Amino acid sequence: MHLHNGRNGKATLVDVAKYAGVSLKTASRVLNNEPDVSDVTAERVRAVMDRLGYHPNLLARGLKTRASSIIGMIVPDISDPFTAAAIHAVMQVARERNYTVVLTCSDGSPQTEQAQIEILLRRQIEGLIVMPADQRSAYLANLHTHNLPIVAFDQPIPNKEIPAVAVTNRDGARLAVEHLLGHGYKRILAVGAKAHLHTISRRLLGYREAIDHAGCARMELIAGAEHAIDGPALHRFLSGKHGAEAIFTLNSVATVRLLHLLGEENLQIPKHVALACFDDFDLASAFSPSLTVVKQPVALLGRRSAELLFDQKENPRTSVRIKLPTELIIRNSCGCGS
Amino acid sequence: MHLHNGRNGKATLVDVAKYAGVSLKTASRVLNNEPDVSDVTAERVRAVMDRLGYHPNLLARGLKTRASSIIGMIVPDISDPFTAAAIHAVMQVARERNYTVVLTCSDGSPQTEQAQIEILLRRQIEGLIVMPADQRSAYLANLHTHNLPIVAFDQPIPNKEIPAVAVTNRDGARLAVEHLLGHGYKRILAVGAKAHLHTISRRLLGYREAIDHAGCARMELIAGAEHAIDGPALHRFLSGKHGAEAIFTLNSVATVRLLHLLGEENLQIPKHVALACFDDFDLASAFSPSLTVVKQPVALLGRRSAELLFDQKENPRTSVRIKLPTELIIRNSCGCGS
DNA sequence: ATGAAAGCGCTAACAT
DNA sequence: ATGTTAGCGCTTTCAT
Repeated sequence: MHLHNGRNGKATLVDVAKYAGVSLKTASRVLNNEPDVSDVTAERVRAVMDRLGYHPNLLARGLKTRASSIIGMIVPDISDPFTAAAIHAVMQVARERNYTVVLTCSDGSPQTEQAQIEILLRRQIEGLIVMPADQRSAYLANLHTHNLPIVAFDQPIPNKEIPAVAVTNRDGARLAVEHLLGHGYKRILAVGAKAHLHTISRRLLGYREAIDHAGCARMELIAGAEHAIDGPALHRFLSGKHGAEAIFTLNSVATVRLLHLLGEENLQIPKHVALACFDDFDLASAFSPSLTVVKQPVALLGRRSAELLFDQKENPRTSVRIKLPTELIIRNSCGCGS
Repeated sequence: MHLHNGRNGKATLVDVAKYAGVSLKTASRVLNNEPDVSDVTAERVRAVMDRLGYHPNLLARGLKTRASSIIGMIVPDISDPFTAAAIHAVMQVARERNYTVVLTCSDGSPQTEQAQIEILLRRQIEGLIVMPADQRSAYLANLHTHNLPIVAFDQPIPNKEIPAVAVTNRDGARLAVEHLLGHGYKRILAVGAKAHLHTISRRLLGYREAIDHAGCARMELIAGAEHAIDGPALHRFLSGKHGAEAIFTLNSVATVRLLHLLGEENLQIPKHVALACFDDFDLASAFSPSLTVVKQPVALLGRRSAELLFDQKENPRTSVRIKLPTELIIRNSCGCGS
């Protein structure tokens, strides 16, 4: 087998045409399922393709058609379960449309983000879904001038022309904190990191609205990064007779970090301190006690952003902002059911 | 700005050459930092590139050089923390070498796996890292005939010619079970899924060796998929005076599933039943009690597989099998320290 | 140190 | 229903 051109062991469409005794164009027609090819010819060509183990070269096709059938996606952290689930949803939509997604990672750094996007641009991506490392990035705000469909995921870019898909961060947070207030807790501590992120600041806003409205005092422990949320600081917020009675964490990474610290302090939930968290995750319901969380419709969020991106391509300058609702899932860590 | 060819708003190297008043080849030399270009000329060309917002078209370069500078990676489940960490490591190595990784997902289906790999092949990937959906796949076993460097990640492909990177599954499992035996537990239940996977079967083997050697009875609850590990079956294994005293889970997905079920049964760890798990994860140490686990060197595993892939390219037919050691991390769920 | 011309593998006009 | 020709944007001989 593999008796084709011999130059480098890979059959091309020219080889296929030659062996099938047809012209290049006819072979191309068969490859692309175009009409105006007789069934006999088509069958013969397909047989040759099989025999030669022919794989169409998408680089060549892309060069010719100026359409790579690739979309780019850049996220700060693939390992975050929320992000991973979103990626999966985006890939599903892309697959349905015969697109490939090239995923890359900014590690939370706007510089890396920019460098990686430049590479995606070189790869001729037809669209970009970006989960911004920092929505203040001027680079991101000007990216749409490249005539590239772009969708901001989870966190909008402060350029009103760029479509965005996000959740009701503020409402979700407010509801969760109001639920804690409903339990009678007066001293509720917000714990999180990266307040420059739009999502975090909106959640913090929701927290403050609920706290202020109840006439309670704000208690906030916000670090530069989740892993930098430090034990001693937390200890100070929790100890003494004016210590926090409940905690609201601003994302799942902060939740995990907090659970670590609480474990080290030997504090029990909700006995010593109650807990509600923004963002659901697998173990949240298996944890003891099970965690009360604000759940985000992550798969839908991913689907929608991909769909919005493809809409952009067909119908440019459709500046939409989609906002999906969160849901408060009441389990036991808030004090319910125990 | 952007006063270039006008055909479709994207500057090409021809445009750059024209505006800089040099030949196409000279512009190409500058682009690729080749020698034999005067500093003055190079600077002038670079200035034009900047002014035009030139982005080299990697599709065209790849077509000409027959080198896409893309490697493919296919995994069953991006959301699995172990997998996500491995992907991240692979991307790091690729980035260092100016390669892009195109990641795709088999969802655990060999059919999807095959279809996705075909697409990667069309994209002219220069190498493939595959975390097999099912290592019995004949398709995978024959893939190396395409003259494509390939590395099996985590789970070897039963074709001795295909390099693989994996961990000491059997030893890790045996050590963990021996540790449980050391606590005096006689009735130890293994819980997991997908026994057709090499990793799982090796871990099960390690479990059996330890159990048999101690003269205890094997107790195994193995499902088709982790989510199918069912409560009633588990209940039967745990109840009665011959119920299991300890559990060993075969991967982290099974661990999470088990913790759910144990929670529903209101069983406490390690009081009612002790636990050791294969695979570490973020929350394992924050869980109460903290979980005793067999930890895999996941970042190193990812790095090594990527490095092995690049080695292949330079030095074909280097059939290596790398095996990295696991580590038993003793925390509290096994009964230690409580 | 610089340039002219050919061609990677495919699709798109335009025949026939 | 099928074929011919040109060209996508780049790199690569081979000249000069």
